[in-house]
Amino acid sequence: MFDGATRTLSPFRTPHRAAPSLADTRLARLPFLSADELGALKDCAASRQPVNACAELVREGVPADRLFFIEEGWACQYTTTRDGRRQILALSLPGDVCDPAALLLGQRDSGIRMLSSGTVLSVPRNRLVALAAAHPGITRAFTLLGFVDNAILSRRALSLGRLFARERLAHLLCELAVRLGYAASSGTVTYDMPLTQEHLADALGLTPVHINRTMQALRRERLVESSRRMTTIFDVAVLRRIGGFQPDYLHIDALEAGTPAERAAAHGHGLNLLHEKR
Amino acid sequence: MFDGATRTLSPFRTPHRAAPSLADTRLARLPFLSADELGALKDCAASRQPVNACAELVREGVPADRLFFIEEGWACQYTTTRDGRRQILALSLPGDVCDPAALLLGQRDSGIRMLSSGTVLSVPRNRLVALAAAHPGITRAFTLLGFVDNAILSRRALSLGRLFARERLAHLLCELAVRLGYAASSGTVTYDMPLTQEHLADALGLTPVHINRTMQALRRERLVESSRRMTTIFDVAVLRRIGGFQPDYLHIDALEAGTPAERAAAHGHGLNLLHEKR
DNA sequence: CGCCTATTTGATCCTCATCAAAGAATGTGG
DNA sequence: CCACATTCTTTGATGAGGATCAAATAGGCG
Repeated sequence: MFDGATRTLSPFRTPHRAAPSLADTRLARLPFLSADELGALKDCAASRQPVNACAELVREGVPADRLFFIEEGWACQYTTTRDGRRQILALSLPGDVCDPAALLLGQRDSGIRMLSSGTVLSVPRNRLVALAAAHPGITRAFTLLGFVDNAILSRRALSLGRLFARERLAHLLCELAVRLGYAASSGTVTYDMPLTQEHLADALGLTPVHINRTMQALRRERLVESSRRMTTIFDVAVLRRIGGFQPDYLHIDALEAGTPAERAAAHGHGLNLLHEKR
Repeated sequence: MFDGATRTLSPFRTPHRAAPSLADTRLARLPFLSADELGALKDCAASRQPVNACAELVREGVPADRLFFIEEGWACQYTTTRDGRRQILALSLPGDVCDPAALLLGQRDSGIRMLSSGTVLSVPRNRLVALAAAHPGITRAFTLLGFVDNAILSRRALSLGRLFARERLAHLLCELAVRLGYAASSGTVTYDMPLTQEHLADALGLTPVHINRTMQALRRERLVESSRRMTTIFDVAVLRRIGGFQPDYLHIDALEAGTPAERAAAHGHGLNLLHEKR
C-alpha cells in the first residue's frame, strides 16, 4: 500500500512540558534555514496558552499585533458577511503558522479561531519583525508559508467556484490527510478530524445539512468512515479521483527537506532561492 | 461626488514607444523602495510583447521560468478541473504583476492568459531572483504584492462560498473600480471593462447565462450600465452595499505613498516594515 | 441521569445550471 | 463599404443541486 514516490510531511507531536519554542513549528522545518536562524527561532520567546474549542484568537479586522502558532488542535482563518454568513479561508493544523502574511501586512482582513481545544504559541508581531529583519531566511520562511497558504486557498477557490459538494468534500478529506503527514496516494488512511459538519460546511461553502448528506453518500459507498473524531479514507486513490486531488499545490517538497542531501542543497545557490547563502 | 477620505491608486497610462521598464509597474510604486532599488528596477532588462486576447502567457502547471507584468490590457490567473471547468483566481490589470508568488515558489499551480489584447513585459525569473537577492526592498515588494493578491483571493473565496450571484457581481464591479483608480465611495464611475460575461462567470463561479440575467437585473434597477466595453456604476454607494464591498482588503495604503510625507515615513523605522532602513 | 451539542431525517423551495436557439456586435476579406 | 463569419449577448423552458425550515435522534460530558 505504500507508494514510494510520495513525499511525506513529518507529523508534529506535541512536546508536553517542554519550554514553548518556535523550533517546534513548521517554520523551523524549512530546509533553507541556517543553524544560526534555527537558533534564533528556538530562542525567540513565545507564550504558550491552552485554548478551548471556539476560542477566538483574533477578531476580524483588528490590527495584527500578535502571531499565533498551533501546537495542538486545529484553528481556522475566516471571514464573515455583515449578516453572519461565514467562510473559512484556511485551516491551521498542528505546527502551522496562522496567517503568516500578517507579519508583513500588519493588518488582518480575517479572524482566527480554534476549531478544537488545544494549545497555541503566541508571539508579539514586533518581536517577529525584528527577528525577520535580522535573518533573511526567517523572512523567507514566513513568505514561503504565506505563499503556500495562498496556493491552498487557490485550490479551494476552484472547489468553491466549480466543484460539486461531493467533489469538494472528497478533495478536502484528501488534502487534510496529506497535510497531516499521510501522503500515501493509495490504500487506507485514518486520522483525527476534529471538525464538525458545520465547520466543514463553512470551509466548503455549503450547509451543514448538505455536508451531512454528502458524507452519508460517501459512507454508503464505503469510501470513508467517521466515528467519534476519527476519519478513515478506505480508498485514497478513489477519493482522490473523485475530488480531483493532486498534491502538487501543497508544495510539500518546499516545506521539508526529505534527505540530508536535499537539506544541503537548499543551502546551495540554486536559482530557486532568494537570499541564498554563498 | 469626491469623497475626501478615500485613497486613490494612480492609474497606469501606457508610455508608448518608451523602452520597456519595470519602473512602469505597480512594483515600482511601492513606497518603501530606495532610490537605488528603483534604479535597479528601471535598469532591469525586460522584453515587451504585444499579445492577442486569449493569448496564453503561461500554461497550467509548468515551471515558472518567466514572470509577466501587464502593461496594457487585462490578464487572469486560472485553474481548471480535469473536465474543463475553469475558475479564475486573479485578475491582473495594467501595472500588475502576474502571480508574484511564482518568484519564490518557482512552480506554478495555475495558468495565465490574456483576457483582452494588450502588451506585457516579460522577464526571466532568474534575473528577478538575482535582483531580489541583491535588493531586500525588491524582495519585499514581490512579497507584498503576493500577499495583497492573497487578500483579494480571500475576499473572492467569501464571494464564491457564501454570496448570491447578485452580491458577487456587485462586489467584483466595485473592486475593479477601485483597483483601476476610481476610489470614490459614492457617486458615479465609468471604466473600461474588457471582460466578457463568460470571463465574469469564470471569476465568480457562475454560468455566463446567469451572469447575463444578474447583470440585466442590475441594469433594470439603474445601478449599472454597460455599452461596448465601458461599464458605468451609477451609484457606487448602493452597489457597495449590495456587494458588501469594503476596500480595506485591497491594502491600498500599502501599495502607494499618497503624500511625500508618507513616502518618507515608509523609509523610517515603523514596526510594520521588514528590512527597514535605519 | 440529564443537559447540551452534533448528527440525522424529511419536506419543500429557490437559486442557479443546462440546453437550445435566436439576436446583436464585432471583425474580416473581397 | 458591404457580405459574411465569429463571437458575444440575450431569451425561453426545464431541471438539478443545494438551501431552508423544522423536528427527531444520537453522542458526549458534567
